[in-house]
Amino acid sequence: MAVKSARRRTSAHSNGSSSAAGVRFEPIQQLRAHEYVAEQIRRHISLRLVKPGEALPAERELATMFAVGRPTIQHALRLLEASGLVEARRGRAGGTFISPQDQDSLAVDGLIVRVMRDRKELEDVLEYRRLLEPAAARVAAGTRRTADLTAMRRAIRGMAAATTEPEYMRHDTDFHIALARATGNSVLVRAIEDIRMRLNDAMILLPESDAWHQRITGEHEVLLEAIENGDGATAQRAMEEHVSNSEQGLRAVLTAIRRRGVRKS
Amino acid sequence: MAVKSARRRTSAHSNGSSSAAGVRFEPIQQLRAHEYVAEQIRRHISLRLVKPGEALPAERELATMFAVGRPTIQHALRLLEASGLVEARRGRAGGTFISPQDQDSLAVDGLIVRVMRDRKELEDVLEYRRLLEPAAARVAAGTRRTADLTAMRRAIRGMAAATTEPEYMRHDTDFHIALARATGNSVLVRAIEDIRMRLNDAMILLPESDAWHQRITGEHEVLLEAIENGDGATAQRAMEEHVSNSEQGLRAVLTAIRRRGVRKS
DNA sequence: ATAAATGGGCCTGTACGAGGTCCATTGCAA
DNA sequence: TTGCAATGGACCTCGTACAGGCCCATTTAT
Repeated sequence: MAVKSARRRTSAHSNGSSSAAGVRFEPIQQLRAHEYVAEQIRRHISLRLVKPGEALPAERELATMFAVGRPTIQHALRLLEASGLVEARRGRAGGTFISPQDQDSLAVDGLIVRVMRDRKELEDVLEYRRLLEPAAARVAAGTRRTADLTAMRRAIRGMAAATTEPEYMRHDTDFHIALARATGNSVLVRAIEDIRMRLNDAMILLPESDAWHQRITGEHEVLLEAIENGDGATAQRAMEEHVSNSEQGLRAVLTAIRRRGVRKS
Repeated sequence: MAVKSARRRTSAHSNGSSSAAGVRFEPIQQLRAHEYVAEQIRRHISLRLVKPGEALPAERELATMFAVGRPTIQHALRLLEASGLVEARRGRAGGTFISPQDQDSLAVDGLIVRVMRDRKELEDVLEYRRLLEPAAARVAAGTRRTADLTAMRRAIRGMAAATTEPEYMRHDTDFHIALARATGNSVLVRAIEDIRMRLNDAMILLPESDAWHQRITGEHEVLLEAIENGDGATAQRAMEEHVSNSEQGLRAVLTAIRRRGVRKS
């Protein structure tokens, strides 16, 4: 009874400081296995590493990948299902499918609210990105391996072949993550993944435009070429340009939203 | 067994490659409660937040602070006792006392093991820092407010007045965080806080040296001046220099460790 | 001496989660 | 059509970790 809740809450010290040293320790806070699993999967979904409509690996397989029991996976999936993120289908061709992302107008208004609420943080992330990603591109030019170039090329091809906006975004993200991986620096990879995640909401609001897409794809190609050539300086400059452009796009979205306010559908 | 959930250390790579989607997940790994507690206490001892000869809070008190049961605390303390880090004394004035002697060979040996285990991550963090902090310094030069300058100045004074190594380190950290705050960018602040935390273990291993301290303090002063003058380029260069220097120190520690290996005392 | 505070054990109930089994469902192949 | 295979869904059981008691042994202050 109440054992569990006591375990998770980060509550109340009520320190008496009776002991010799003024030593302070924080209550430990353990994520349960299914919470951790749910968090990981949620992250993959929000990064579009699994497309809406696609299925996650089978439960038994996930259990193996995470090295946990199947009930744990099921519990995690039930959490995601409750949030409407995934749907389970049984049968031979069954699986746990990513829900078609609430791309509909209803959800977009929710997005706008969220983006506006996090406006300051978004600005901060953009600045952080402006500082970090060009530098990472420079590093990548010196450390990339063939597999990295392949992954980046595949992402570019994916963007060119993309027919839907989320699909395009997913490959865009893939490109940046592949670039990050090319640095061989896992801390950078996590940082850039994090940036993409936080930018995700706002990027969905970007207007679709073939001209825009072609521009971005072109910039990616320049980046890829510089990195392939091991030309760090060019790669850095190209990334500065690229980041600056997409930042302008996002900023335009922000001011547009601001001007018109949040409308009900 | 003993798998619960992971909070630390998600090492990024290692493929699984199996299911329909190219989705990859990493096995989760969970610290047991007593391991976590032991780690925390060990850290406090390493940081000299409890000095040798002093006693830790009573077991029952620790149990309250960590929000765990007493057996867990006892288990953790038994681990530390086995490492010779602490000694337990019973009786009215009893307690768990920090072993007086060579913290430099016991606690530090534990540290060395940890630092070596996380060597790759440490290298990655250093690179990340090299990319990020100079850029942050440049930004700070353009955004700093008087309060930020005051905080940085106070940190420098604290370093000059520090009599113990951990105290010095604490003010060093304070300086970098104050600088990060001066950017007005909360994402940058979190990132730099994170860097300091991850570098902490390794920094403890830096040899104490007045010359070293004076050099660092001097570099901080140059940084402060450039930022006060709003001279971003100089601030960036100064930070590059500063980061590069401390990186050299850390690298020297790493190679020194590597050469001599981990010795028993 | 007595009392108080400490670490050292021990016992018990409980929650979590691994691993297995047995379904119900569904689509693919024979 | 008729299996059959692969899936999610539900359960059961066992082992482990751990909280929260309790009592004991030890030491010192009163």
